[in-house]
Formats: sequence, C-alpha cells, structure tokens
Amino acid sequence: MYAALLAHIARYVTLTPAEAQVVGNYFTCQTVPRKGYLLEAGQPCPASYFVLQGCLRLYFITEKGAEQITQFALENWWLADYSSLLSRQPSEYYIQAVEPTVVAVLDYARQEALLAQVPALERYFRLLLQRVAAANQKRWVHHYGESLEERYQFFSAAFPGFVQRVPQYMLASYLGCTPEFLSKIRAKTSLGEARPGPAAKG
Amino acid sequence: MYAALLAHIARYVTLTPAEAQVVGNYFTCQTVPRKGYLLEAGQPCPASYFVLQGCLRLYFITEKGAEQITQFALENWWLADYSSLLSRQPSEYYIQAVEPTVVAVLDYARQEALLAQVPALERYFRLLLQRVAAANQKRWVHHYGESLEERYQFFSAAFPGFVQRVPQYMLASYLGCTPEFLSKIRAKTSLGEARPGPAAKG
DNA sequence: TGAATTTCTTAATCTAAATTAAGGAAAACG
DNA sequence: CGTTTTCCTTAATTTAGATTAAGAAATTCA
Repeated sequence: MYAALLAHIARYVTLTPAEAQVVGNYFTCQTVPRKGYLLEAGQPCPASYFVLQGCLRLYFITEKGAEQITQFALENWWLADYSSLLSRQPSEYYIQAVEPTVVAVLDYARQEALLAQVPALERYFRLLLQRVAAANQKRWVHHYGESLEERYQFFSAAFPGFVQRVPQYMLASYLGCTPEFLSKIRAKTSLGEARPGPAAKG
Repeated sequence: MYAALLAHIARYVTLTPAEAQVVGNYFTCQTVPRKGYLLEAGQPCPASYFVLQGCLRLYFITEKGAEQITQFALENWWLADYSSLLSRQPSEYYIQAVEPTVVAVLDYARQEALLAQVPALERYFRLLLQRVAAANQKRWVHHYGESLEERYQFFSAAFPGFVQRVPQYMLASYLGCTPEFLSKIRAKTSLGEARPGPAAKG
C-alpha cells in the first residue's frame, strides 16, 4: 500500500521491519478526484501529504482575486502548509488535485506519536527538510537571477514531462507571469522545434 | 560562550548537562569583520553558521553582475548554503558580514558525528527546518500577493530596528527592487510621519 | 458523440518598476 | 578631524511584462 513511501524513507534511513509496520499503521490512504481539495483556506491544515499517484497544487488567492500557485507536488513529493500545521491557525492556502490523485496522509495529531515510536523518522524528516531548504534557496536564485524565459526553459528541462502534465496557465502562475506572456515565450522559443504537421495529433 | 546557542536549542529540545557539554565541544567560535566573508562563490560551503552577535547577508551575483541578496541572518539565526553543504559542490553564494559579527560554527565534517552523539539534535534541527519551510512558504505569499510597497511596510513592521541596521540598498535587493525605487516608496510613505527637525540629530 | 467547459493564442494598449545620470549626505577609518 | 568611501535621493527615459479583448482549439463528461 505504502511501498512508495517506505521506499522513499529507505533512501534516507533504515527502518526495521517492525518500524516499517508501525509507519504503515500511522498513515491513511486518500483518493482525491481532479479538482478535489485536501485543504481549503480558512481551515487549519489537517495533515502532511505524500503523493503516491497524481499531482497536487498549492495556491492562495491574491488581493486582486487571482489564484497564485506556489508549489506543485508530483509522485514522491510531500506537501503541507507548514505554518498552519505548526500554529494550528487557519490556512491561507488551497491544496487541490490537478489530476485524480492518491496520497498517503500523515495526520497532524498523530505525527508526534509516530516520531516518538520511530525516532529514525526524526532523521528522515530532518534530511528531507534540509533538501527542501536547499531547493528553496535555489528557487530564489532562479527567480531573481533569470528572466522568465530562462526560468521556463530551466523548468521544462528540469522536469521533463511535467510541462505536458499541467495546464499552461498553472505553469504561468507558478513561474510568476500571465498565461498570455508564457504563450508568447513558447511561440518565440519553439520556432526551431518540430511543429506537429496539420495531420499530426498528440 | 555558546549560551545563546544552547538557549536556542532549549526552546525546542531538552539536553542533559553532559549533552550540552558535547555540543559546546563540537562548535567553534569565529569573528568576522564588517565586509568579511564566511563563504565565497566557488568554494564548497564549509559549515553552518549560528549568529551570536551581528548580521550576515547571503547573496549571489546575477548574470548582469548585480549582487542579489536572498537572506539575512541576525542574532539567533542559522545560515548556510544547504545545496552546497549537502552536495559538497562549489557554492554560487557569498556569505558576508554586514557588521562586525560573531558566529558559532558547525563544521560540515563534524555535523553528522555530533548528531550521532546527541540524537536530540536531530529533533532540534527537524523542528527548526520545519519553521524554515513555513517561513519560506509565507515568503512566496508576500512576494506574489503584495506590492513592493506593502512588502516594505510588512518587513519594517515585522523586523523593527532591522531597517535601521542594514543599508537601504541591501534591503532593496532583498525585497527585489532597486534602491531608487525603495527610496521613492519611502518618500511617499513617510510624508505623514514625524520628520526630524532641522536641528534634530540621531 | 456532441454540447459545455477549459485551455491556448494573438495583438493592441498600458503600467510598475528598471535604468541612467548626477548631486548631496552620511559613515568609516586612517 | 578631515577626507575618502559609502550611501541616499530625485528625475527623465525606457522596458518587461500586465491587461484587455476576442476568437480558436482542445478536453471533459453526460
């Protein structure tokens, strides 16, 4: 059931079979349809989510009423609103499934009990969060060091296939521009690339 | 010597006196003059730094040759290039002292040994990094959800005194605008505020 | 399969913030 | 203490990307 999750943990720490068993007991599995919500603004973030299958997006609503996406989560990625999770205050985010999605759920109320029972997970999450911190620092380098066109190019190269998996307006939101502008960038960029002929079909 | 560091750790986990002793043995103390460097681009990040006194900035050089600041660290803040620390690859960042600064240094090579000896620190760093993750998520909300003027207002309010402590062009870089634009914002904003009279002096 | 909904594109106009330039004030430090 | 360096401000010009509008294509799902 949680094979992917246990495999992910095994990348960082070694669990005994008994510990792996305990981990399995603390998680629940949840299926979310396309456009279904795991978190809506106003409620405290109830859990951390590990994506087993599918894709999630985390976004908030700006003053102007636009959806601003700040994170995606594909298979083997964790997603949560850490502020709300830690403070138990209402979240300002939405976590929504971009496609039909299956997640392993670590309920907030049970997290500390699990960590007490399986201390190796303290280390797992420490190592994981260190990588999250590293990724965040890099993200600011891309954000401030590169133009939108460069960021799009980098993103397409770094996550091949992902660009085909989410609507372009969502990618635009994540990259910090309008769909119109991303469309312009792509038109300019793909001039040299193979165009599908009139009869071709994806 | 490391009273502030031990006090910070004590906010998250409880150490035995013996453990506190061990922690003290693993850190070294380093003094950096104003404009001195703890890390320069091209070298692997050698350690994590905990600021005991003073102020650090983390920045990189953009394609256009400008310094782009992405983080500051005041007293009781940790600072490191996590990417470089984890990968042992050359860093793209500089860590420089904004004022004469004293840091507690956790050398990369000794970090894992310390954590093995004092497992409670796995938890300390896990909890710390969870807060870092929360702060990072919030930072994107401010970045994308607010205008530069609002971000400046928020920042001044959230870190009173800090605005007076670093040069304005550094704050501008961190906030993501030019010094000229920040100057304009401040001129507009402070119209209603008390101006120092002609005879007044700081 | 076919209507309804979502998504993508192009193009004209507009705007927030960058760039450039240059003078003046404040700190640093020898 | 004074001089060198660093820092701040104002203003004219320019630009990257937003906004608005509208039609075309692709998906979804009943």
